[in-house]
Amino acid sequence: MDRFVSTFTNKLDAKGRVSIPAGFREVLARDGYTGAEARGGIYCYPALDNPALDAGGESLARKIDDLLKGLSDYSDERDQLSVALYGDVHILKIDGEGRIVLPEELRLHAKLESEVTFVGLGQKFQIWQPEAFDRFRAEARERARDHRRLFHAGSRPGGDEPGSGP
Amino acid sequence: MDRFVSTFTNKLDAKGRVSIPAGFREVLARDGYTGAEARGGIYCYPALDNPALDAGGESLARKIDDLLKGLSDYSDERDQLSVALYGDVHILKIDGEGRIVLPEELRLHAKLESEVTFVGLGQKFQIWQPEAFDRFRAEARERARDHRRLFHAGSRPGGDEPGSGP
DNA sequence: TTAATTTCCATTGACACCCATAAATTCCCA
DNA sequence: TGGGAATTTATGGGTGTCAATGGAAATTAA
Repeated sequence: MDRFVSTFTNKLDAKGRVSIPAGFREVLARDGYTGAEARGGIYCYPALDNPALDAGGESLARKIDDLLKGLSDYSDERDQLSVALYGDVHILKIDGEGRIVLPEELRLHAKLESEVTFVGLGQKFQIWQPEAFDRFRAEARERARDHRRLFHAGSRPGGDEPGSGP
Repeated sequence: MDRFVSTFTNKLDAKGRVSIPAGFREVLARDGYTGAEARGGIYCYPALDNPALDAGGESLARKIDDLLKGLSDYSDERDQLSVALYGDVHILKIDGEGRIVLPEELRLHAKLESEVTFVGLGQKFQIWQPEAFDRFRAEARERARDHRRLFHAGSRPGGDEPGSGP
């Protein structure tokens, strides 16, 4: 496996710890390389548009670097963007049992309580409060359905095929 | 870790001392490097555009040099920039407990009182008065949102994957 | 001496690390 | 192919260590 897929829901204990799904750990070990999750740790920060957290390994960090490379040094604009991109990042270390500790700032942003769901998005993954994610997913499906309808409209006047689409 | 990331808020005591976040010290040790944080010290100077302090290790100093090299010798612009960038630089030594002393000139520029927040910007970090930083960060997030919209506009009509981020 | 640093020590509280348990999955061999 | 044995995951809890902080002692400056 080389990308984050599927969703898993795990418990958040009293210390703010939560197990990272085993499959995700594998991807991280490969990505953040140095053979292990030991080195860099996980990059995790509040998602800009949702009550969720974005997370990933080294490749995600490099992506942020690339974004900033385009801006001239010592510009106010660069400082601002750096604050938004780097300033909110937390480096989460994975303990011996494959868990991370979610700092309060991150827990608050995503309104995390006793359970959290991990959502694989390919190159990165997200962490949601379970019910919030259910709502988000339902909404996303709605939109995907509408989308498909638009695509098929005109080609097949009779409507949709039975079952489901892409 | 090889870049300054995240934000931390520490106390400034009566003697003007403040602990540098452990993670930042690691980066400095690696960067500055002469093996340890002992020799070079930290480069710290008032930020040009904000009531904050810019700080970093050897690589930051070299970056300033490179910037000045680009300008022709004996130009007025070079002199002015040299003064602006070098003139207010303080070299701060890290004591046995990982703390620095912030000189009055720097404290005044950033209006620092009992607490200061360290914010990582990749190759350097900044020191802010906490409330001032909160305001700056809110602004920075706004801008980042706009920025991202510009990047993604046109690339994928349907929008991004769920969530957000770089 | 007095004032202002810098170095040293002491406390505390968070967190990284260790061990233990239970459930689930994979493996293996009859 | 089925049933158990051996791993692996997920989770809970205890504990030692280190970072952050406050203050005293020692050094230097004025």
